[in-house]
Amino acid sequence: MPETLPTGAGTPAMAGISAVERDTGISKDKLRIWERRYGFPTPLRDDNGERVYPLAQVQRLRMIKRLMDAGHRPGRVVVANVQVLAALLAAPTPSAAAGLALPQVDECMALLRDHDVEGLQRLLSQAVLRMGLGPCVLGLIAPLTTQVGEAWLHGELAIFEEHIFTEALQQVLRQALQAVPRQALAERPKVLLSTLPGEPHGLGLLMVEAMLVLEGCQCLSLGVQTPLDELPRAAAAHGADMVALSFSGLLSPGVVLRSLGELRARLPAQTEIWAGGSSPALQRRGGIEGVRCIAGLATLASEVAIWRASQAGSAAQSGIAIMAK
Amino acid sequence: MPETLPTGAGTPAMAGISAVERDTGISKDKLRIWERRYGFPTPLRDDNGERVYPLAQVQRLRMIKRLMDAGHRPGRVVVANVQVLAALLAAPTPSAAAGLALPQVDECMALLRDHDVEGLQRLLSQAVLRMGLGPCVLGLIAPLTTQVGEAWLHGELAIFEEHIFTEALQQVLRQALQAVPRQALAERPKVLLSTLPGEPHGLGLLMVEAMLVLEGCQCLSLGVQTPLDELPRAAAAHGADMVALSFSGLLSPGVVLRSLGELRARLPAQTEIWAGGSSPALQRRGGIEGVRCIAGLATLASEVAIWRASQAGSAAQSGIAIMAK
DNA sequence: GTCTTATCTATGTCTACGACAAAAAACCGA
DNA sequence: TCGGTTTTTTGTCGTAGACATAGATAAGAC
Repeated sequence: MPETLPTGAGTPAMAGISAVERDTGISKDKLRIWERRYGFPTPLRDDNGERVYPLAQVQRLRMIKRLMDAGHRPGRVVVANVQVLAALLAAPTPSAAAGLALPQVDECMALLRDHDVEGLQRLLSQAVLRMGLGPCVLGLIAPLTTQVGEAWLHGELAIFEEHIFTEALQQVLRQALQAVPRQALAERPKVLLSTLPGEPHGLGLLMVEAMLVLEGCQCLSLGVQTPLDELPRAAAAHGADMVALSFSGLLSPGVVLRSLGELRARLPAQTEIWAGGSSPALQRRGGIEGVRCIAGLATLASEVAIWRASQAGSAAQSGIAIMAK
Repeated sequence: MPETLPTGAGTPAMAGISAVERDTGISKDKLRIWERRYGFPTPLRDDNGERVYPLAQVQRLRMIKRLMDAGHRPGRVVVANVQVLAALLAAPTPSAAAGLALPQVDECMALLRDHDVEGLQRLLSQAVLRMGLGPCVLGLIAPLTTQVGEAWLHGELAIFEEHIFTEALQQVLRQALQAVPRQALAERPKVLLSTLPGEPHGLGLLMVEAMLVLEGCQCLSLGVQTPLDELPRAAAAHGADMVALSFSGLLSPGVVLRSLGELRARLPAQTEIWAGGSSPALQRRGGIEGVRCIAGLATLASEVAIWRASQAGSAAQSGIAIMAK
């Protein structure tokens, strides 16, 4: 089971199915079934009869993966040749047209492309200080993150450049977050933040944390990919009023809905579930039973206000005296 | 293909094979082959003939996974019953005996167990300031991280508690890192930091970064799980002198060796590869061809010195005049 | 006694393809 | 234009055998 076959000198020209799965994010099952159904990929075979993928096919698979993440269907893109794929990737993203971005967004993109990490961090830090954390997250950081994601989708940005961006932004956000004065220690709601297993994207979490902390919420982030059955235990241990989850669209909608349903079943009824992010699963009409889908970062403040109002009401009902005004 | 079957009220009592894979980290293939070879697990079947695992078996599988991560072999632990597994898990870890830990380590563990996140962060921050970053990493943070890992192994710490620890420590380390004055901007070596795909543990990376920055190195962290073929590109783009990788033992030794070999083949010869961490793959006698295995955080300083000395030599050879003394 | 090498068993991954359920698209009547 | 039904698409799960590699044991050399 040779992962890759070094061709004597330089870089390996072929890759085994495991390596392809690792590099493209397409499961072995899918690679095999596409081969059977669509006639692509067409790997060679090594001495053991195992699949060996030429590098060109791996690159084509990577393009296919990107297009599928962007919403294209396998039947169309798997059979398409490289020219068609390139054309599709170059096509503008609908959301890219929307919104006249701040000039700083483009400035950050330029710095990122030039590999000027220090400059990028400095610019972001300055923006936080100048605009204030909330407006900066809403007006600069969130659009910038979206644009980075799209640039990656179009192949304009390498994965490592996206990683560098993530690191830089994380550094800036964490620093800003720490600088926010925590006024009342006991202020509600207490929010548990995380993502579900399979969702490695943590920037959304930090942005949400920033917005919530600005509203005076107590936040506790579990980081990324907390197992489903740990969330109820964590919520109980810390007396959380809600569990906030971020979804990037990497998880398939089916998994998202199932997981949220399962979590809802395991969590006590008075603990709310807030779900946000770009996953199409959240935009389902009618919403999701027992889950509050947050439309965007900007709506977080009002959602918190709504929650507080409802708590004041139910607390009064349950006999606890609270001066609502 | 129902992931889990809610039993009307409360928590689901059964889980599908996908959910078990997600919750235990044991691949579907392994679950099936263990069933055939060892007679465990023994899932029921739903209407479609698909495996449905009782919760008790999932818990037992989790114990098995922990023991296997600790080095036990499947043939022994898969057939063992719950009592035996519990006894094995309770058994002391060899490395736990070694070393008289600082009292602060136990103090931190106590805070973590009490869910006092703020206290933990405060204690860690104070330790950094009092001891200095380097000694604090070597004397407190690294041992503490090890101990947290062991406590998790023994089931004394829930996963979410480990996540909270990771977040808290990350916050402290990043803050400390930012506070280190960067003297000479152009000081060599320039180090690219990351982990390989499948290695989600990023704390080691931060500790390494701390030690290297203290030595005056330029560090650029790509975060966790950078695809293999991105590293050469990133190294070229940033003119890195070395790529430093951290391994936690989660990746199987075979994968580690293969990946390092592949990376070595793709990277120019003058770019060094430094590998560190607790993975057994790195302790192989004879070392790994073209990879420098770092024995521990404490040795990083001298390794950097060695590199600088060698560079001074080779630079002199290549005609660049450098005053070595 | 310790180190190295060979053999053997234990273990995981690969192969193939059929079956079927869930999701998405297409269609259709209101 | 909407909601519901049908059809197509697509992914996952099932089976079981083959085989390569890792780790353990045994045999040999120093």
